[in-house]
Amino acid sequence: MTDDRLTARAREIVAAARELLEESGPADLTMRTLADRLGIKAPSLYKHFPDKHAVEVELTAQMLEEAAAAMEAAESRHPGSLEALAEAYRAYALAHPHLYCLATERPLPRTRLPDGLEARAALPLLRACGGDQDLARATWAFAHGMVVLEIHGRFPDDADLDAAWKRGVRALHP
Amino acid sequence: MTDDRLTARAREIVAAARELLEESGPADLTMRTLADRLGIKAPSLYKHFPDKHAVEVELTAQMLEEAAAAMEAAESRHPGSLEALAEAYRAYALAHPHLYCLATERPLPRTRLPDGLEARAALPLLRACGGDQDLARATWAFAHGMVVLEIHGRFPDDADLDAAWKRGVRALHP
DNA sequence: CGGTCGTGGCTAACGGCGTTAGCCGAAATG
DNA sequence: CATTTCGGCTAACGCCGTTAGCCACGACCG
Repeated sequence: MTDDRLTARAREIVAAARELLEESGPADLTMRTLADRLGIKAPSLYKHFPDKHAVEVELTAQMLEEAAAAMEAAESRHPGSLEALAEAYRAYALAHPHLYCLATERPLPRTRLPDGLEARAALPLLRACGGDQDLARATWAFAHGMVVLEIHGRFPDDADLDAAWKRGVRALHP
Repeated sequence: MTDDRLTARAREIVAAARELLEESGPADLTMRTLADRLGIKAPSLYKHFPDKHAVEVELTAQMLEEAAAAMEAAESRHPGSLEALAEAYRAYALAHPHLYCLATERPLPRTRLPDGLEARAALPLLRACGGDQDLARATWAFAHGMVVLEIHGRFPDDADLDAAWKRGVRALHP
């Protein structure tokens, strides 16, 4: 069951888009460079996607799905450990910084995402917070903030981010 | 002393850019619309700034300066209160969402910012954290995460964000 | 077996973007 | 009065996303 929401060709296009994004960043993900990588011309892409944004939505869905899987894996290795979840979240985001930002720095295209994906991604953290939604949201905000501030070079160069992560996790989950 | 880093005309341009950004968002902040608003043609802007990014850097500096002022005001009204700082941070960011994102969602152009501005913006929070840098950074990440997730509509529509803020502040500053 | 039609390429082109080159009038400066 | 500097201008370049319209091929049906 290989994502029947998309044709095989559409999946190839998304895969190429992802390579381009992760290798070279969002500025180099253009319809022309994407087509080049596939050996076709830019207008042909519109036979498979209505516009560029639709391709980005698929990348967003991939990121959400993989992040959810990473969190679930961390949870099953260390049940109930918020520290393990935080580590997994940080590791995934920093391993795919461009993808993480693309998926994160714009409104969530909820109606175009697979059903239940958003909820699935949020579940492990909610469980680790004992069902406390407010705490889960605060913790998510902390983790997201740490990741994007780090990706964008917002912390001082000599900042000890491991220590800040530990301090935040400790405060949020005593 | 009205910012001698810029000529009077350059300041007018930045002011127009800010209006445009706050009214219509980043997509409508183009060199052509900016020139239009000033009654000139786009190429004339390059007599005052080397490129568009330089204008954005000035907007970033404005945002940093105003956010620092807002935090300092909150601190002087409620010395030592992390809750008051958090409230001020949130209120400022949500009052200027486009400006906040523009200034925040890219690397900090440190060398082109006024000396000491970055440190000044960080100081009130650091003081409220009793000098604990790790806690201050974790708290900043929490606040930034809450703000950008809210701006980008990432939380469920029915999420109680006031409660999540309170819960986070309480956990980080018991 | 032959016609029809959908699929997935193509070229040409449009309008908008940031930006550059080069011109020019007016104001300030010697 | 001469000269330089300042701040406008037009024209144009090479990108961008996107559209229109054409065509080759393979599948499918009578």
